Amino acid sequence: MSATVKNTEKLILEAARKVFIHKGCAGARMQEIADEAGINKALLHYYFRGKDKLFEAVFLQAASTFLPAIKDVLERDMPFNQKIVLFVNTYVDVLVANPYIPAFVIQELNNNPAKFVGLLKNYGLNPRPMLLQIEQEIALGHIREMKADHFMVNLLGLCLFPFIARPVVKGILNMSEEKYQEFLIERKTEIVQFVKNSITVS
Amino acid sequence: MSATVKNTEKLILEAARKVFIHKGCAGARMQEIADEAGINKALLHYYFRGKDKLFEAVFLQAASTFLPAIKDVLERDMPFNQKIVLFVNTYVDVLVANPYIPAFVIQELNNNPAKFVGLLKNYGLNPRPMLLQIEQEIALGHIREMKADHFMVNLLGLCLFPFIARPVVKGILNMSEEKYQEFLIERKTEIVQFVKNSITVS
DNA sequence: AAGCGGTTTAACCAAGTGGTCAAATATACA
DNA sequence: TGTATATTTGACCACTTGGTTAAACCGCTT
Repeated sequence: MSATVKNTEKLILEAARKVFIHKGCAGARMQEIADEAGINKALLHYYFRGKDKLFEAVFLQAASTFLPAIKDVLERDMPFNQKIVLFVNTYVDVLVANPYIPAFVIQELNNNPAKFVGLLKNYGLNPRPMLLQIEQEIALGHIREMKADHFMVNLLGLCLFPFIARPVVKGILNMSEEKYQEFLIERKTEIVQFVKNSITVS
Repeated sequence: MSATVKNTEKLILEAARKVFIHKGCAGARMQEIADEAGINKALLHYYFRGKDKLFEAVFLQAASTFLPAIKDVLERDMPFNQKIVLFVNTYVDVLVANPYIPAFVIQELNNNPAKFVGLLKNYGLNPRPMLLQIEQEIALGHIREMKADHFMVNLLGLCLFPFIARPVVKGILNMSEEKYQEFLIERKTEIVQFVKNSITVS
């Protein structure tokens, strides 16, 4: 209200995101989204054509906030050591800044696996360059012998898991929200260390 | 029908599980569950009191198939090297045998974080013993210096991630269902190798 | 065959759902 | 100012939802 010009469309997207995240698409109610945005329900249909379209809009907006950074990292040509650092830092930073994304994606993934994978491929996201680089490094003897695809999945799992399973990990380790935030930041160096130790040839 | 005595209750649970898994609790329809089980909708209310209760029954049944094994591993007193192997093998084996669990848990996690964490703690699942063991091993100089909780999360992430994000990983790596199954089995040795390399003191 | 408990069914219901629409209001422009 | 255009609203609707209920069905004992 105050300083920001009231942009109804963005208002709706934000409200919809909030509701969709912890209710899911099926669990969310158009009325609840409208209430959250402080507007009339019919406006949702005025700006977006309906629930499905609104969900898709929210989802695409979410995707567009993290895909570019991810794509960039996967394709960037740089020394492997530095690339790992960049990879880890990018993933963790993006997710710390947008903590709602993982739950959102995983949710969509259950209901519509093919769609999301299609989106990724369609966007041009492709792990080939990095997989090749890993194999090269192995061939050159720079890093330990290992299967490239497993290494890739390891890296992803180390970065993403604490975000996906945030509530469990936080709960099990008995951490406050602030503590967990710190923990996630810490992980950047911790993961890099862990991975580097693991791949260094002895 | 044929050999098995028709046990309606189990029939319902199985049908409900199928539907709940890829529709979520909110997205699932009682009618669809009834159809899937080949029975009348009212029977669902006869055996279970309603949708919520039915979902809870399915969820608890799922939990009871993996919690015992996990709890056992966390508490088992054995040499650290062997424990890592057991840890990884247990998690991966349980999930290969029950591939529907991760999606189910993650789904429930979004809608009701506190409940699941409560269930875990209430069940007596507690990472303390293993965390302590890790710290001891470090103190004894058996493994590299590192933060125990990060190590724990690393281990979990390496094991669980490819199951949670199954469709993405499978899609991105362009694997068939059978190939991915093999990939998951492979991971048992791959993860153990990865972790051991990482923690071994140089 | 009659009676009885547990099981299964079809028909039904109230509440809530996404979606529509004409009217009201704000906004820009002449 | 007046008027056309875009935005916003309340009231409404057709339909689906989870849930209920009375009656039918089954397998049993007497």
